[in-house]
Amino acid sequence: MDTRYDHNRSEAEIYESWENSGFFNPDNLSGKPFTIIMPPPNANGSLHIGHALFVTLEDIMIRYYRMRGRKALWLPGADHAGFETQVVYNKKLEREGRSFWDVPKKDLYDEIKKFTLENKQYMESQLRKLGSSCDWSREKFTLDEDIKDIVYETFESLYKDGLVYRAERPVNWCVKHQTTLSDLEIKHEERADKLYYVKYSLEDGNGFVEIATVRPETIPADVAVAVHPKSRFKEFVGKNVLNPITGKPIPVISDASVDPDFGTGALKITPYHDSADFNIWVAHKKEIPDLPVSVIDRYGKLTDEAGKELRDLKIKEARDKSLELLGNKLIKEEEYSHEVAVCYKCGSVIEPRVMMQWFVRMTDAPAKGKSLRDLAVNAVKSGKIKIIPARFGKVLMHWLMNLRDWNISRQIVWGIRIPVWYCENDHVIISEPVPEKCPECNSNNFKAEEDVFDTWFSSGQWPFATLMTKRGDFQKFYPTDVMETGWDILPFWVMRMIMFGIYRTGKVPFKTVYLHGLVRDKDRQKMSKSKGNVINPLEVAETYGMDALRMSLIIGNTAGMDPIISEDKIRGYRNFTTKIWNASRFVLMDYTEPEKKPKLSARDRKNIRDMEAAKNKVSRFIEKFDFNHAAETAYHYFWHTFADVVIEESKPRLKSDNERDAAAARETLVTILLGSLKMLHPFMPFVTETVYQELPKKVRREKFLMVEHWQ
RNA sequence: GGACGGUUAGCUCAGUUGGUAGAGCGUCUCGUUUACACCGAGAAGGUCACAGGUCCGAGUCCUGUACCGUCCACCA
Repeated sequence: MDTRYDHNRSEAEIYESWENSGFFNPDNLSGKPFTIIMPPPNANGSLHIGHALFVTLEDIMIRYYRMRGRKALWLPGADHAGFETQVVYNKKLEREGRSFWDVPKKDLYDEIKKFTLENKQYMESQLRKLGSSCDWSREKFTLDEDIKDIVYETFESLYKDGLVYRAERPVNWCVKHQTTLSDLEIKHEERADKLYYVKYSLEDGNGFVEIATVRPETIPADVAVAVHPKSRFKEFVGKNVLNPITGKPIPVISDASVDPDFGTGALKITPYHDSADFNIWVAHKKEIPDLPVSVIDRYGKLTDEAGKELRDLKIKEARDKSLELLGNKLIKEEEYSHEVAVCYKCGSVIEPRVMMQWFVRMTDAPAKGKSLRDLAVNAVKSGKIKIIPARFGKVLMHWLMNLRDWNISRQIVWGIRIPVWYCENDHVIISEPVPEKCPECNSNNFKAEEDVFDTWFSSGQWPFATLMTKRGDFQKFYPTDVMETGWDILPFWVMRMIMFGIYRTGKVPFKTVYLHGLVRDKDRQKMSKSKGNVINPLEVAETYGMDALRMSLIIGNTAGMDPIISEDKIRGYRNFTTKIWNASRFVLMDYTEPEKKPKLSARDRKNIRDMEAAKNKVSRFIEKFDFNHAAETAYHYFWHTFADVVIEESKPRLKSDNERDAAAARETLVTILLGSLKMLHPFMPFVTETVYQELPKKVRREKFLMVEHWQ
């Protein structure tokens, strides 16, 4: 054995031999299946420390259960990550001095595809470096044709069941990215604005209603004024007031959702630029003669409907101009701090717009069966899905109870096109590619739906979609055992996988959800490129070894907690790697295979039992998803029992003239070493496998430690 | 405005049915022996945020308070 362990050389070699062995593929294993579907990383950049964390957690489980004699499947994948990737690519073009909007759509798609596939390949090489013992032969990409076909089927089935519908409704529009976003993709930020108090005079000249607004530029789109039934303006209900900018009469209506204590207790109703207003408008359509109009276009500019004074102005300019137009109808303005919806990516203010979009119905089931929400609620409540840590079960419930219908249409190029065609008579045909003729009117003149799916609509189907693409896999591996992912995507992904999984297959997609946290630096800061505190997992692994990095991500971390990681910590586990190497080297230094099995002393037998006890403890911890204590137990046993005590005590015996006793000592050491390597292998696969390959053939039962039997 | 989490040794964190406080790193002292100084032996260091309560007994359960953090939210 070399005096020093060269992790850089060893890791690459070992991984290659594992991969070539075929044991990553469960078809070459026997036993009861154990399945994890890997959360497919976004193929739009390189892997960060968070990926290293999830890979380590999942690899620990897979390696452990593989050694326990299970048919272990870890199915890897990559996500095209529609909007996310488009944003990344947009920035890349900006850096290159090109404009995203000048590239023709078709070319853009091809460019992003090329970019994504390159990244995907790079990412796969990084996953290998991390030690992922996943089955590459089953790797899936979210844009694979067979995956897309399953996504289309789900969409069609949802449509037939009335769980997907198309409607003109208020949606979140990002002016910068030129697309709608789901409610989950917007954040709320505190902004300092002004609250303007505006006088809406009664048509009959007898008084006025005072209204507070932050958006005077939308006044031309007002269709009514709403007051609380008990407000001081209640006597005006049924009368008309004059729009203070256009002069048009609009009715005063009464609605209980107006807060009598906020502002003036009266609200202007601008249905196309505020979703609350839209709901009030829907409820009071009969009392409101005017149809709503849009006065702000997709670029955030005022439209013709806003009148010639405001037309073509940007929102901010239009705001100033509208104040000018209000003249003495502007009573006062006050400083006002409030929460504004912004795009989670670029931070620009989300413009509520009313658009024709596709929605998934979440909370009721018009046709048959249970709502998507209820499917998920029942699975969680009944315990068919266990969530670790348990408190996230409550968080998930909270999400489920507050669901609204989900807008799945995106006006971006990078994604799976919604497989819908509209014939000239406006019939909807779900098909891909284009149908021959409309089944309802036989027309063969179609207009394609141009929007693509929200990425989460397709990735929400990942567990069953991936397994349905290979014959026999679904029956064998579904439901999967564990879904291991970050708590930050609980509502985006986990919740939807549960709903779609049960909807499509009648079974939960996974039995346990294990949620990890966000990796932070030693000052508890989120890692980001702009803060310069990013730890590149591949770089630190080159310095300290992947085993050290893996240990530092696991130890001192519990489910759902944000792990803290620093270079000091990684260095500490590098020292442990060295310790494993040197202790092993010592044990194997003078090891000679005994001609007959030496008789072990009572003390020897006890030492071996202690090792077995530690190994059993590791098993129990892993099975309880307590990886922290599992790793700590193995670490502590190896260093402070095996190395510090057992090896030290053996030294005089090894030196002594009593050859029988020396042989017993050697035998004990090598037995304990093998057991120790096993219990450390899930956590530190590289160094343990490297040492295993140095063990004498008679001691080894298998070609690889990876497939040694745990016991 | 709601919800959730945290507060334990200088630092980062464990503490699984309530039973006299644990680990790693750091600090200090000593030590070079058949692996390893990326080492060994040993030591110091905590009124478990605060205030009540339940209990024979509370870091652990209950109530409240403070501070820190996170998430959600159509009060214009």
